[in-house]
Amino acid sequence: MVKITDVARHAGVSPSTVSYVLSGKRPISEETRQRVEASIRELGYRPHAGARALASSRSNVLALVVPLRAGIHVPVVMQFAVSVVTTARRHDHDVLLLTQEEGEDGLRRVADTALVDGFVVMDVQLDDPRLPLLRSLERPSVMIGFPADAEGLTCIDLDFKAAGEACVEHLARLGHRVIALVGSPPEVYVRQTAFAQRVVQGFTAAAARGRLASSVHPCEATPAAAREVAEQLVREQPALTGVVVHNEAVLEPLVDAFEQLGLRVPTDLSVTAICPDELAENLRVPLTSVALPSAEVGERAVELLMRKLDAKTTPEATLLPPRMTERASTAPRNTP
Amino acid sequence: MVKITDVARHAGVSPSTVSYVLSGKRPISEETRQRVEASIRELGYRPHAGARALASSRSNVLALVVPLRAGIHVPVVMQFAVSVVTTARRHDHDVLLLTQEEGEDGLRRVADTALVDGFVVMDVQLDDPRLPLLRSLERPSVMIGFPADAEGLTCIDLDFKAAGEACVEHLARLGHRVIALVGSPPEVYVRQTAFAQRVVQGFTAAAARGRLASSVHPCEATPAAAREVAEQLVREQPALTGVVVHNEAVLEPLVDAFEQLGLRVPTDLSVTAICPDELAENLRVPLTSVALPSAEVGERAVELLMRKLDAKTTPEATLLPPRMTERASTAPRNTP
DNA sequence: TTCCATCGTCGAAGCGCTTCGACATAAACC
DNA sequence: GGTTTATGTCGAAGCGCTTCGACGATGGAA
Repeated sequence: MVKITDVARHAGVSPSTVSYVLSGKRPISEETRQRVEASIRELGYRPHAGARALASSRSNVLALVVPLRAGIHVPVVMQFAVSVVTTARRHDHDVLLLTQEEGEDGLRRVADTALVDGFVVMDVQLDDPRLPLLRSLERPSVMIGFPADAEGLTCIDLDFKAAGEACVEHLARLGHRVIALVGSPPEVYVRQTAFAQRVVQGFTAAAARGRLASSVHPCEATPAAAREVAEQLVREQPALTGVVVHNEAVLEPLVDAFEQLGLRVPTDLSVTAICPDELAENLRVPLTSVALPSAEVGERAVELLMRKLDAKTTPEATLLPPRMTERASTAPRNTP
Repeated sequence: MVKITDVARHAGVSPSTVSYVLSGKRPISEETRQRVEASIRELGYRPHAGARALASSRSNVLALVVPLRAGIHVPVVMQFAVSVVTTARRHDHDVLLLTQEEGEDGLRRVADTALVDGFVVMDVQLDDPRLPLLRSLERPSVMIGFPADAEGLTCIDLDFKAAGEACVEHLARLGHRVIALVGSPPEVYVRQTAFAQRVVQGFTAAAARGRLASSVHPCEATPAAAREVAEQLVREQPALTGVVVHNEAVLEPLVDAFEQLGLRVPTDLSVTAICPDELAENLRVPLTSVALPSAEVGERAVELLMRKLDAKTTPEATLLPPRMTERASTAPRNTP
């Protein structure tokens, strides 16, 4: 293993000079820098992560806490994780993977052992049990999602309320007067995850403002459940012409069910979704949708964390504005 | 921060004694151990990961390299990752997440900086460019999947060939004489991923042995492609009564397409799949399938890696035997 | 009883890096 | 021209832990 003293000797400088070349924390003459950098390349030197962490009390590793519960759309988690890793690398950090399962002990452990410098926590619940711990930890963290009390925490997420509103407003603009929201599985609401409720809030508020008739229907993540909801809607709300779907797993089966029940999309029924663009694009009927920007959220989350690590000022709350893309699933209300 | 000297003072012993209590590398009297452990608990001591890594040249972190390409079923990757993390924790290790994107440089970096002790590499290709590097690295690694030349590497995977055979044999046993394999997207074959080809090999070999008429059909991971394949099969192979599907994304659409084309499953057509149990169970028609045991593979992979880290002997190749579960999608051939 | 092995503990030497203060030297000021 | 100030580099002191050799105490073998 080649170490800093080897580089120093090879370049004819002291180890501290090599260190300063690497960190840029003190001015180094152009000439010396060149020489040191050449030696580093030539010897293939890589600073020992442990030694660096010990001396600098910075590990350059951050923890990503991923959820692993039912009712969470896995590809979104994965996309998110990838974007966190990619962004972290741009900032010269690596990512340690923690599962929800490890819980608070896991967080405390990696914090106390100085294994990580900070946390990115996904799937934060309204009343998340980890919040007091995260507040008390000496290491910074960024949450994806908003708990009930975000005081003193840095949170970021899509503005789900605005997303719900955007969908309703889009439908209203097209002339639809009776609309429904097909939501996430009931357990998502029970578990007090904020984002699902925010969509409902936005949906309901915008419908009220626009004087639209509206109803909300949680839906299990199975084709059968989708079919059932579709049947119920057709049966109970014959005047329905607009639907907002906030449930990745049932997009396709729901549209299929409606069509099999005689409602053509978008001729008879306009459908908008809140889901990853990738999903909306690749359905049989490409859906008009508000994007779930997992990659962007991941990137921004890491950047917020980096700011905190650099002791720069950081906004406590970041709500990403919804971005809606019109596709083939919405059309003006068909008034025969 | 409480350190080992604090614990030592508190317990009235030397730091080295505390260290030996923690590591068990030297005998310590029961009495002393008790006292030290009490002090550790009382002070809430946690050894500093960096210091430990520096002194012991073991970071107790292993790297998990995940794929992020098209044609890979994301939930499987995720399940796998979770099982790797969980198993690693049981062995007192943490997991660093690397993406394929970082490539060989990433591997070399975390190895050279001593950030990780070893690697678990997913999605190994037949002629994977990372193999020479992994062979030359001083840190052990375990691959998920089998490259063309596995000499000197530790590999583990489901025995896909046997899985293909098992599906064919199951269909043959039920009296089916004309069968087809609906495979992974073409890019999976082009990219020389071994597992997809192994399924084809097993399928073809077993069909030949059993004197079944058989054909193979790669299929894109979209409902439209599934429908196309179904139509083609119905058109070109009217005698077809058995299908093996090795493509998670098209299971449901494929079965739907067959039924819409007038083939009832399992009455007219028996379908078996190679996919995660969870998927097979939750379809409209639960599928008879060979399980893709991601959790088990992950667990075994980590355990292999741990053995290598402990310099214990390790098998080079581990092929998990296929496990088939009969569900509602297969039945004896209907001979009118 | 003597000798040797084992047990249990300690002290000290590092592991490879960062960082602080010190010290030249060169540039800038009145 | 002398005093500051900035620039560029060095040496040494740790960061918190593990590990090695040493050493007294104990116990069994001879």
